[in-house]
Amino acid sequence: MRTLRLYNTMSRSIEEFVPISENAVGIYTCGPTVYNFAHIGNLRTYIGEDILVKTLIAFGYDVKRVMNITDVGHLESDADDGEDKLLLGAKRENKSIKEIAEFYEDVFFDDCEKLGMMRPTVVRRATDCIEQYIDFIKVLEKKGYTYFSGGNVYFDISLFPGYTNLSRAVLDDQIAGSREDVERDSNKKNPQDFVLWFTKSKFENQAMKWDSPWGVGYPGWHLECSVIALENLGERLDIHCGGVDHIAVHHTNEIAQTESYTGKKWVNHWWHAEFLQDDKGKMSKSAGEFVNLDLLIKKGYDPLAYRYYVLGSHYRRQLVFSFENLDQASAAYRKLREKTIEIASDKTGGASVCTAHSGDCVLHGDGLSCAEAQKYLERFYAALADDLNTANALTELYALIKSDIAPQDKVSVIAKMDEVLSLNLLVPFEERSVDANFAAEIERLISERAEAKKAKDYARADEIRERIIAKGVVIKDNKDGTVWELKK
RNA sequence: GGCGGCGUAGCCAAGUGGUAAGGCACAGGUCUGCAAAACCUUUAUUCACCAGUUCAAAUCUGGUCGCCGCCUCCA
Repeated sequence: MRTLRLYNTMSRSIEEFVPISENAVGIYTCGPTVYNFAHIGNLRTYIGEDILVKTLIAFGYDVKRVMNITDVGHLESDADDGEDKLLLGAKRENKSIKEIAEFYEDVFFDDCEKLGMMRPTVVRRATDCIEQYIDFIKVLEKKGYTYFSGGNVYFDISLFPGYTNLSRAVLDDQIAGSREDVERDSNKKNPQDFVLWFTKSKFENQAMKWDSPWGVGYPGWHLECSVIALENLGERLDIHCGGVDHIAVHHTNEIAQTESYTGKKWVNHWWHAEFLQDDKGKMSKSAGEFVNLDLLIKKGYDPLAYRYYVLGSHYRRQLVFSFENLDQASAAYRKLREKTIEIASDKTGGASVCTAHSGDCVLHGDGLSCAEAQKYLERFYAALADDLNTANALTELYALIKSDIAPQDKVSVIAKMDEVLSLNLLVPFEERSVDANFAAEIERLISERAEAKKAKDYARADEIRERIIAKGVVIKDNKDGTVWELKK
């Protein structure tokens, strides 16, 4: 079992990760709100979480990851007074809320799959757990943490010591400097108190409502994560993941209500991913225009090129997205994968054992015959063990590729690395189907060009080459002749 | 107003006390009739700026400037 060193937002420092029980790891990750496409910034966070999970698996842990799907109750717009996002989505597209939620949930997991992500062990929809929320609130009510005001059930944060432990916020200063356009809820005892159950809200067109001991209404949105985590992972949690935006409010409130409920410490490790920026600042859905995976695909990008782009930097650093940067990453990814595929198909270097390091090269761990190759894998894992430093992990991959290790050992190591990277490094690029007539035409032009070259009629040869290139074909003159393929 | 992060070559980016990884792009070379592709080589006396600590600083301390996030639904 290898040891992972991981940044913990609670302590603001890198800590050695120690699971609560032996080698089983429970991870909770805040899932998407399914009212629209996930933009690529959302997806960045999930790619980071995917690396976390796969690193733990590679290190020998048994990981159970739980994710919620928010299909109710989030407000639209910056001003906290808009409509339910799902309702808005439904109106926009003339669909029922259920249809909208299911559609975008499917799209979300489809995106995740295209980006090489592993599906969480458990996925729960928020609306499937209403009974559990009500039971949860009842317990908090019984313990005296709640109050009823203006038709809503609130959690009283003044009764929970350490409310600001995660955010390290200074509450008095927040009040003094809070923005003027943020509407105050006069029902609250403390400005940070949050709603557990709504029967009345600023807008009356909340579409989904359920009966409860406090009246017909709907749950506060922090509940789902606490309840779903408790239900599936027990009262103590190894790692809780999410975006940095959740530190100050959502996760802070989750801690307050969950620990009040259980009476014990809940999460050992808080993991937060930084935001993807564009040149104007944070990418956001509410701003209207946003880049989603579908758009990238339509523009001809390989989703895995985006994954490579994300892996090139650290999950705790803001990353600025631009198409120029993505082009760069795309070129790098393509070159990398072409190289690894070539190594995998290398017949010429295919000695059955490594000949480069004969003294050391007996069978080692992971089925490798080369001790040198093993070292590259160890350094790769060491980079990941250092707070998931994927950029340095990629550097080890490049170092391995450039080394003099025999191809079959390189391939073994690349395969192990790709179990975490998930860049399809050993999967050949999909051949685009070529029309037989088109292929015959290209072949004919190539042989015509060969003849022209043979006759030293270079003007004609170059003219034919131009015609071939104009058809979107790339030709490569090798010593065995000319090969061609469609331009990628 | 409070809390937090960042500023390293043309671009992306690693590096948190020991003398600047890696990738992309560019340039030169090999190959080629010329190219393309591929391969090889080169590319930061310097880490926003100014002081300070130290034998030694991109890394620590103080200050200045600039950019970004959170405090409000959000990954």
